[in-house]
Amino acid sequence: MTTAPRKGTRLRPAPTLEEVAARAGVSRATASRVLRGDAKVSERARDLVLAAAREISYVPNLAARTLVTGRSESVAFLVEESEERMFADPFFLGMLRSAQEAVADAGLQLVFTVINRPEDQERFLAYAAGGHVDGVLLLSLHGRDQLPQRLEALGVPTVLSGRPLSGGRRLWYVDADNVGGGELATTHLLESGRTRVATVAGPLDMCAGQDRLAGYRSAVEAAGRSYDESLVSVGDFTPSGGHAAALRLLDRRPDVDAIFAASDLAAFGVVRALQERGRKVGEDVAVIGFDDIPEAADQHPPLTTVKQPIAALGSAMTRLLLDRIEGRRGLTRRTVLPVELVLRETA
Amino acid sequence: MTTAPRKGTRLRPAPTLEEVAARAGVSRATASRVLRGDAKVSERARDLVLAAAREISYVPNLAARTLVTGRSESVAFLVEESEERMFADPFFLGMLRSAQEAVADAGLQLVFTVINRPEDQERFLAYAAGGHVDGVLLLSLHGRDQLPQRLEALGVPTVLSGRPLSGGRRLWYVDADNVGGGELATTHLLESGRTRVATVAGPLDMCAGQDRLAGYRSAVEAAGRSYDESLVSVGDFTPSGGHAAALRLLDRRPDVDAIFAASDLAAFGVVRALQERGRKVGEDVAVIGFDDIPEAADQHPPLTTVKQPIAALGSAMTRLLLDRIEGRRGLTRRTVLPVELVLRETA
DNA sequence: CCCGCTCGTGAGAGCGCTCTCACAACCAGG
DNA sequence: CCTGGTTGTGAGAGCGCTCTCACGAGCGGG
Repeated sequence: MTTAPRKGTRLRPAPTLEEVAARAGVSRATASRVLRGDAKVSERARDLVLAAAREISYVPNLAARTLVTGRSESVAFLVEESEERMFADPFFLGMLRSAQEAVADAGLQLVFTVINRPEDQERFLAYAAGGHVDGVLLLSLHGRDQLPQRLEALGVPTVLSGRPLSGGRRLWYVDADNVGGGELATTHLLESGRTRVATVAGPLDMCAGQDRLAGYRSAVEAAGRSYDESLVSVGDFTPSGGHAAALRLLDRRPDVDAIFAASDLAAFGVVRALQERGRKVGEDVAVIGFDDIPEAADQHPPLTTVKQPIAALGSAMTRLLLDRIEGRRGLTRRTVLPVELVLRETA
Repeated sequence: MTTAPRKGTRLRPAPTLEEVAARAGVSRATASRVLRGDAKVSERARDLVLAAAREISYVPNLAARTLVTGRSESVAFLVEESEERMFADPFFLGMLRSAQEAVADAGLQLVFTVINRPEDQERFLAYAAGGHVDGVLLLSLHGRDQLPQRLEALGVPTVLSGRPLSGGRRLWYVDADNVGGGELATTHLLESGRTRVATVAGPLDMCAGQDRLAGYRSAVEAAGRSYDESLVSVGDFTPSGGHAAALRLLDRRPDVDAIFAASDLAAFGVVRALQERGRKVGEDVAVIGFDDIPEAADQHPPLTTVKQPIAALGSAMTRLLLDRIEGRRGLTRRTVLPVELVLRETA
């Protein structure tokens, strides 16, 4: 008869559209029309097909559908970071959450992937270009990584979180106003009377790191001061990176009275370093973070920070991607969402 | 000529195996053999096909492959909770993390889905049974939900996290030793001289809630005492649920000197309630949680808790699922992993 | 009464791959 | 020289669906 079942523990092969059609006494085409909700079918045919499908627990084979329509009804959420970072940083989790919600609302599925090693990247490329997803949401692009370009070249629509460092002309992205946020924080520190305002910058192979530093510089210069490199300590977005960078800064410039940290997580490290060195945070030294992750409000003292609209970023990226997949016209390649200063007790 | 391209912004239709074969001067079958890594091919054919594939940036169409092999090379990670809970509870995040790692190690992809509403469940069922995933990892099953049974009936191998309340005979699951953990915690409280040991139980529509309570009861009775319902306050696994349950308990039994909370998150709420009522946690009232999420160690005072092997649970479920998908024989339906007591300062 | 509609339907041609099967080419053993 | 086994290859039949196209039925207008 037929070959042995290969799928799971299923005893009989899955019912097909053919069987539904036969049982309903109509053609495969009509059965397909009913099941897809196509308009042109008679009441009678509809009822017959629906009843037949129910009786034999028919579920359409998605691979067959995908093969002919070219659509898989799912998108990938890809993070180019270590698992450690992905799950330790509330920013990524917030993005994952809002993307998952937006994708589910659109009736699609989310394929969640974390990429560390280069070979993972090749595998993902084959997977995405192979048509198992209709598009990709890409987070945390580093340096001049060409992944988005390669995806687009293979026909896979891709939307980035954060402005890419290279290839920016052709790529699509959604970003927060990182430069504006850096200015906001730095200006606030300057205007509240701080005179030796330093920054613990983020990684400079990422756009968010560069832009927040650019915002700092721009605010310093707008205040009529000169940009002083001894007040800039490059760290990353993690607590330990912020801690180490703050320590180096303190060694070099023990006179700092304010620090703008490029992320909240880094700010936590900065605060710890300050406390270890016996400085009163918010008094001796003001601190401002970036992101406004939930934990920021729970710190002692509560952290003043630049609020990024994380949920809005995630849903904006997702909507943009879905619109591209639908082939909608007149979309803008770049979306930049505003940020705002949230005053708490550290500045 | 051909129909308009529908996939993304791709200009020409994606290259097919046919084209690779033509370019290499071999048949489709041989090209397929090479690309799949099949043994029986000559060195020469291999080189020709590989070169041809590279030249035209060929990527196999996964839908076509899935259609014939019946395998999609991806599994679903399904959580039946609100997005809020999913992302607020480190237990779920830990499971997601370890599942994602284990799935990636096996060269597969993870489809991440959160289900709230009943209609989502139907949609997911159609998706999974439609063959877009080869199996399902299901977390947080409530009450007598028949989803796993329905998935299995449709031929989709499913592995649960936590023993199901019903249908246990036929379902596959991986669980922590919840009863043993409840006993461990309660016995420790009893043996350290506490005499009015209460519990803030988890939701009783979930097995973990029931089992941890059963462990509490068993330890109480093993100590020669009678199970006193006034010392049992049913909450849930969240801080607010634990807080409310603790408050009710304190109103009813102001004399309690120890509380076993069914989760760390609940324990955080219990500790807060205790502090609000002016009790010294760890002295007036001992508290033990369950899970050992990373935050437990950072509390003031650090929380004594029953450690669940979260990473091991996630990878064990994934391995079990993959083994089932492979059709491996002699697998055990139930795996129960041991827990251990982590002593800190609250008990 | 016939023409041109719309409307519902079925036949049939793919989508791009895998896999079975048959077969040619080659080798060694009798 | 023939047999019996490899070994590599190609032809061709699907996998289960969607979609185009043609066609018959029904209907109102000229």
